[in-house]
Amino acid sequence: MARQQSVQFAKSCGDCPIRHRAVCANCEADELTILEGLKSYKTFAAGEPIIWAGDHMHHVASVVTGVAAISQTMEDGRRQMVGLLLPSDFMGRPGREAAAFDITAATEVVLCRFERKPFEQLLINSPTIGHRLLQMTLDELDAAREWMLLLGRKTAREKISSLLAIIARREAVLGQDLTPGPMAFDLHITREAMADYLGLTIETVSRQLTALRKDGVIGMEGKRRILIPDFPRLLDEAGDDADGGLVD
Amino acid sequence: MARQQSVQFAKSCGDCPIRHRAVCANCEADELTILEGLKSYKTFAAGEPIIWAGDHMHHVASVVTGVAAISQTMEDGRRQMVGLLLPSDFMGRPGREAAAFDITAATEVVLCRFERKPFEQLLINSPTIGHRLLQMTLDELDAAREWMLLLGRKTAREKISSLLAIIARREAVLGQDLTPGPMAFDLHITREAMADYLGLTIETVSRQLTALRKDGVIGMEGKRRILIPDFPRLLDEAGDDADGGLVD
DNA sequence: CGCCTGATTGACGCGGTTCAACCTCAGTGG
DNA sequence: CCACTGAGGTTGAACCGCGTCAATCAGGCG
Repeated sequence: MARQQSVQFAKSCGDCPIRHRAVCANCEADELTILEGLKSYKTFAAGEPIIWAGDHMHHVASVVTGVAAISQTMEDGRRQMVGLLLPSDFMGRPGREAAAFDITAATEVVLCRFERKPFEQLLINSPTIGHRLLQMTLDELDAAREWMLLLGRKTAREKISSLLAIIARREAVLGQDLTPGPMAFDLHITREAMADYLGLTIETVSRQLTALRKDGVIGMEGKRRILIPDFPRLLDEAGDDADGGLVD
Repeated sequence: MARQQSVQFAKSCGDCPIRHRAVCANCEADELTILEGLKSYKTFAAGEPIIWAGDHMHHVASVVTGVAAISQTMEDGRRQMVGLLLPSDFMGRPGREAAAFDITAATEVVLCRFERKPFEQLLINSPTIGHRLLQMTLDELDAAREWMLLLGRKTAREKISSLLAIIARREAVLGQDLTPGPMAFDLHITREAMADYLGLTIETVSRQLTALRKDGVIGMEGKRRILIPDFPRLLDEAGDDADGGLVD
């Protein structure tokens, strides 16, 4: 099984799979050398907590592989996922001691970590990294605001459709060869994670999935594999402007 | 009417009311001089659109006085506010041509605008501004994520309480002298704006406000002025951890 | 005065939560 | 080999919070 791969990454930044998209993307050789000295890799198993809200943060990090979930929990247990960290995404906040949110590994996750203090110093001295981090943060802010529309105004059916559309689009972009038939992908997250993400209960998620299946919007093979015979139809169900964005 | 006040601000940055909190907060005299040359003030009337999603952005800007709302609208008219811009908040996105969201003046708004291109250049040359902007963007991202919990998981009553708590805290910090009696402030936004912000209808906003009033959580003078006799009580109603955050 | 916009209040219905039973399937151990 | 177990998922029934529709009110303005 594809396990001990984490050690594979403990090499030079030049070989790094997220080299051109992470916070270090625009760094020159000299800056890269400094980062190289600061970094250390760490692997988390699926389901393992990476940090809790309020914890002291010794590191900031980039996600190298895997998916991590940022979430918040209320005292009575209500939980809301507020962000998804994919490979190349940055985790942690320069200038802040304590973590603001919980972060959990959704799949196995490999992090490229930097000690926070030296990294902050680097941020002051080297505008390259700061500039890249600003761009990434602005992108995340836009994504968060898109999600606010979904949480505040969309119906359960639209929420599910939106999520499926987003995943489908991402999978399609993610270097899959274009299968000639209908789009298809595996949901690698549980119903519970979907519910936490969408601000719904697992029962509603389940019901809406079967409803979409009965209406022919999606197909399902087993409980995890989703088929999408008509992507524009799905976008329509999601309540988004049918701009597509996949092909043009 | 209190119109032509905008000219009042066309002075040196040293006198600016948001001098120490805006994007220019940490600037030295030399940088300030450059900004001084780039800036121009513009006033928008309450209700007036500042920019539409998709519009070309010629400027970035700081809010000097007033409140502006960032929002998104679906085809069928459902609307969700995704951000509130108060004095000192920054508007616009360096490195992007088109606006991603609608921005509307909720009250009369005075902007301190900078042409985008020169500002971007300044951002590259002067790390001070970039660093400050990164801090502010990270703050906004945190706020957006807090808001996602509200939109996805909180009840109508909790939503209203949360909004009132946030406004109260913000007003209290905003240089008001600490009135000895109960906290009090004016809601400078309409019920509709509150509803758009909270993902509710105006009817529900209205009902929950009267409910909170009848339960003694808040007091009201007229339709706009809110009294808060017991702030921790309000925080409790908001479902937040009662950490306060106002005083320490 | 009439008109209009913003706000309040009531009656009603629906969508999504809650509570609960049941199903499916992979592990595990006898 | 099969019974047992527990986690993830589906389905049903009842409830209720909030949206919808509609009537009414308050205040500002021509």
